[in-house]
Amino acid sequence: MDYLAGLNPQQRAAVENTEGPAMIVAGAGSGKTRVITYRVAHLIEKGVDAFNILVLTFTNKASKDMRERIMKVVGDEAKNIWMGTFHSVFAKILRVEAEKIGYPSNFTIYDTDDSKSLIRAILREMQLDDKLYNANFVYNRISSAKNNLVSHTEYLENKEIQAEDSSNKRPLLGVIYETYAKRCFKAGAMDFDDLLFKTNILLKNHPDVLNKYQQKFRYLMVDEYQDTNFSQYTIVKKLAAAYQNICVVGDDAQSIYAFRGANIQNILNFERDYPELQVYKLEQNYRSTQNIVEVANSIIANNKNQLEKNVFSDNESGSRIRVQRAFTDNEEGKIVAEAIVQDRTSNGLHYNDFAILYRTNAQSRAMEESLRKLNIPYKIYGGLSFYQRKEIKDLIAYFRLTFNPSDEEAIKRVINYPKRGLGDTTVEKIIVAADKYNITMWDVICNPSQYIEGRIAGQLNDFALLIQSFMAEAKKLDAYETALYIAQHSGILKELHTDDSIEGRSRYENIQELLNGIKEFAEREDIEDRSLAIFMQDIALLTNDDRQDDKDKDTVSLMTIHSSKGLEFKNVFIVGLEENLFPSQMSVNSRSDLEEERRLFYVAVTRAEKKLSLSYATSRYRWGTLTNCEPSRFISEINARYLEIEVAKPTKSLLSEDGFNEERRTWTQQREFAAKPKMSSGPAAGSPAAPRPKTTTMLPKAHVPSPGFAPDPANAFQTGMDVEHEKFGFGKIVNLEGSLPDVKATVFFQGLGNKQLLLKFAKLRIVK
DNA sequence: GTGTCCGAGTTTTTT
DNA sequence: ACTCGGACAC
Repeated sequence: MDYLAGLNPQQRAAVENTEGPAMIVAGAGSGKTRVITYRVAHLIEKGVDAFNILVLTFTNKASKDMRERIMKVVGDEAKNIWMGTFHSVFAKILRVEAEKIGYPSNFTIYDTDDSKSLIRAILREMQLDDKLYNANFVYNRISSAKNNLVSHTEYLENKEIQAEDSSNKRPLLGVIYETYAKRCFKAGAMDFDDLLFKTNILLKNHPDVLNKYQQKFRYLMVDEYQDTNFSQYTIVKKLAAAYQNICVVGDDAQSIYAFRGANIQNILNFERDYPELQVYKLEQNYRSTQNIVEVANSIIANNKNQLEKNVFSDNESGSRIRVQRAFTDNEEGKIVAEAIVQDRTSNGLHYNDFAILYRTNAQSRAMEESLRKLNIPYKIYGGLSFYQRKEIKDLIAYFRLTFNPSDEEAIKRVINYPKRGLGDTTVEKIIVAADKYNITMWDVICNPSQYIEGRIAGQLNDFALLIQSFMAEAKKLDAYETALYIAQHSGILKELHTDDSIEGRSRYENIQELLNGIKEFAEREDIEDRSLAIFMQDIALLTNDDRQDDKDKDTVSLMTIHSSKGLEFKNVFIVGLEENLFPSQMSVNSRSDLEEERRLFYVAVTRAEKKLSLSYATSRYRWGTLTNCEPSRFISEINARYLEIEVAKPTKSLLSEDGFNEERRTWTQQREFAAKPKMSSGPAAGSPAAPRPKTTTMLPKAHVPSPGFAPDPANAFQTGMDVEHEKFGFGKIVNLEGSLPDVKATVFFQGLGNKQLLLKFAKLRIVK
């Protein structure tokens, strides 16, 4: 049991005490994952059957990582542990027990797009104002009802809810919820929230089933417990009721998913649920320098509601936190990219020691551009998953239909793709007929002449025959052969093949990739049932989890802060620290939302091991237009003695040969510096990061042309080029009109706005 | 039924 | 800037 040797006393106690309820409050970087893995390993070493252990996580990645780490201690026995995300574990159980709650075991899992599309259809059918009843809003409302275990019946019967909806002028939400739930049921489909909601129903209405799983899962562990919602909380509580061997691990300071129903009270109140609870606090941070840990502590101290703990580090104190200011989002990218090049060479680091974290995915673009310019290899995590691409979803919809022809969303998706003359009107008719006779859309399609008049019956018949042929082939062929058959005979492959554009080709390649993936699956020896139906089952739950291919690649990581949770990097850049971006605009009006943003910032800061850099821009493109930004309040919340502002350093810019960027940056920094000479220490009020009047940066400036300024000829310009004007300074060509030699250019100049210039007269130079 | 144009909403995060 | 859905014309 040498794995116990490397643990500190608290960690060791948490690992060794395996019986009864336990809560591990694990500060950031305190070896939480280590403790969980060793605890599970310890259980197995002690003789607990791996089949009796259930470990619940929030992401596929977390469970995969954990299983691998446990495998290293106990070997292949780790494969028998039930371990996965809440959604995947209970989807698995629901498939086994489906008929008990009236579902087919091959039920479809609707992803968010499917759900919203169905809601949209219902809103249309009910002829509701889609502004008042916005599909997103309705979806969130239904989602939060489910996550709080409020069924549509309870929703409609609950006076308070009804009163609230009425006063919000949306009295029909309950009816929509009911219709939505019934339509999902009829389609043999569950949405994400149903996977937990229906599990609750199952466990509540079927004591025998509950008992079975209580006996099966004698030891439960829940990672990231602070992120559980009520629905998840109830499942865990029920399953643990018999043996009470429940161990939850979490950090209230890292709760960042309240927006999707996570309830921080679950961890704060855990003590009340289990009076005999053992609490282990892991407070020593092994990951980061003292400076970083103290900064993190000073941030989170601004929040009111939290468990008491004192995270500390025995590591070196480390360098101070660098705060950098840029003029634009692009310049911010440039600063970060240059810093990476410099840090890498001067400190002998690898690219994968670096991460760039941002609040929103949209921010990745500016970063990417700068990294590409300096030939820095990078990888973006998150964003649109492979399985969310249109072409993939189209093909998968055919698969879905093959195994579950009731799947309404799948029908709507492919009935007229590729085009086969079955448009909106026909779909409308099918839905009306299905509703009238209380049958599924598929039933109508199979007997079109019985329900729908007109010539369209013939085409519908063809479509039905097509899908039926898929069903027949699926019975005979293996997963790959079935998939290929469907791709070919549905017409999708042909449709994409004829599209010769770059995007078209890439779509074709994506289909190939999916087919290859299925082929690999069909050849796996470790699974018994390798049918396409099995491959399909949890596809909606997959995200971009192709990380292991790239593990050995040396690249800078770009991701949202949310997806960075649980990861660590030597050198972290947190970008876009601006009001209304981080904290997000949606959060600034309520204390609890703002506290969640602050916890998010805490998570971001604690990803860093050695070095942390913060940056913000004073203007950035948002929704296509340039907007002014103020530095985030979060910067001024940090005690300024930990901070270090980058002042004018006349180093040569790696990006500009002409020195323009350098020059401009120096200019403002000198101004700033002159105005506030002593800014590297002192209280927060004097912090250089404190918001300052916008006018400081927006003063119109008399432009001095770059050294050697020479105008370029009128025929040299193109839209999008960065240019320098003799008087107006630097700008970007937003439009060109007219023909030579009378080409008129619209140029956007920083601080001046758009100017119309006749190129044959204007003294304009292209900035390379 | 299909194609095109226009306007709205989007950029908070994920299973 | 971008995408998506709806309205309208053919």
